[in-house]
Amino acid sequence: MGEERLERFSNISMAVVRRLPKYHRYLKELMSNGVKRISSQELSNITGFTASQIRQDLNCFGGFGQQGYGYNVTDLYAEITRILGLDKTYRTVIVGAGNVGRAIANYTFFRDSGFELQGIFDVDPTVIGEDLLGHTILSLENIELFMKEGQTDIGIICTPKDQSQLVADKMVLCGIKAIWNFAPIDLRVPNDVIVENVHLSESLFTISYLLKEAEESERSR
Amino acid sequence: MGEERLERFSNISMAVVRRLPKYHRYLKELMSNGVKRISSQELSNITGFTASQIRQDLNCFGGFGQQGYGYNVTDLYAEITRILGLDKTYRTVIVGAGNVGRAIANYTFFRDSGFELQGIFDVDPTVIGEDLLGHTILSLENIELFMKEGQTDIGIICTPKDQSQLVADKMVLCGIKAIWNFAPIDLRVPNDVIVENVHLSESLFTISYLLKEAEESERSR
DNA sequence: TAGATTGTTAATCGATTAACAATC
DNA sequence: TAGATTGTTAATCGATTAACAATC
Repeated sequence: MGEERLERFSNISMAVVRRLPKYHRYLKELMSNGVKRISSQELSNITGFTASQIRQDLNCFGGFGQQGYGYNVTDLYAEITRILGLDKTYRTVIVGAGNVGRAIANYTFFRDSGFELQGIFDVDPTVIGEDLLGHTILSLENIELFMKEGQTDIGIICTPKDQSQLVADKMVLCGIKAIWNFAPIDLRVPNDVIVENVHLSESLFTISYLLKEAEESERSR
Repeated sequence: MGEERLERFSNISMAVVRRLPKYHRYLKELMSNGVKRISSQELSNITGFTASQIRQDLNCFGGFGQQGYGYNVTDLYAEITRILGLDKTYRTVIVGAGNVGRAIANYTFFRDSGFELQGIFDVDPTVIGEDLLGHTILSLENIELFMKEGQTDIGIICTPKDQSQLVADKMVLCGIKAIWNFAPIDLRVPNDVIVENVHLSESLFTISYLLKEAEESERSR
């Protein structure tokens, strides 16, 4: 998913970056369970990553632990929150007010993690004007005007495949910095625009492959 | 996401498997554009994978090409369809009739790719009994009875986080073969049950990280 | 046949794991 | 201090890329 391009900003590999949200999630859980300290070995038992890998990963960003003690859960959680940029607020727009768009707008992690929804757009006259979480669903025709005003960070594309590139182009013209793409297509955007894909069909087809494999190995036993 | 465990059935690495749906998608597009043959180099230009990698990937499953010619688009598409198991029908149930569950049920790739929806379940009395795509949304209490009859292949979990493990346990008891999990949690299931996660928060947090990185590198220039 | 392009082996690169000295 | 555990370097493993002989 264009990962190579995304590494341009630092020397941290995407393999490491994609583990950070998992650390964040497990540390949050530990914190809410009242756990004060944790060793890389204990964290390994929980996450399934090796203790060695966990120490390597964390040391990409700094020495957050203490020899003989381990890691302070609260402090480490705060560090990873900061590393992930979750102490900042990002402004977002959603294009496509179907089930996917509505699901994102309603997701608690989305609303609780500092992502501000500025507006929701669609092309369907029957949903334009409808209220969604205090936002009136707007016509896609108005998006340029809206975004020029709004200084949007993240554009979330929840449209059908055939409209997604057009929407991405509009967003790019309005100076979008990142696109979260749910359409089953690889968008063409300038190099400095971050694209993160959620390709559900690829995920489902992977299950299909593994099921077929499982069946075949079952049969050959 | 438990990838290591999933490789047990063959010697094909998950890195290769996760590229197969992309080949499938691009070949389908080429076919609908009337393209008859394609070389690994041309496919490289389209997909962004190297020609060498494409040849390596395809040769994991057989020699589908012809020296001096390249690959026949229609034949290669058929092969990858078969390798992905998309020539089979898989029976599915969805638990959680919120926006995510409805989005999956409505997705064209889901309905058009041989995934048969057997039933949709929820716990909310206000949606139980409602019709969705010809299915009456059923109470979660009935799932054991339903699935014992139904021989379900894939369980799709679209519930909130705190109910997802319970639902997974029920599915496992009913002999589910694979779980497509949209809840932000790592499910505990027996080794022979395939779990494919769609962790939207992790995807979004990755964007957050990359945006923060971009900002910092901007500032230091 | 000559040219093109695969299939496949070997080389390289990067990520993970192991080991252990540093140090709390 | 002694024991525990990190931070970090070195070794291993696996995936990607390069090269080229085979062959259509």
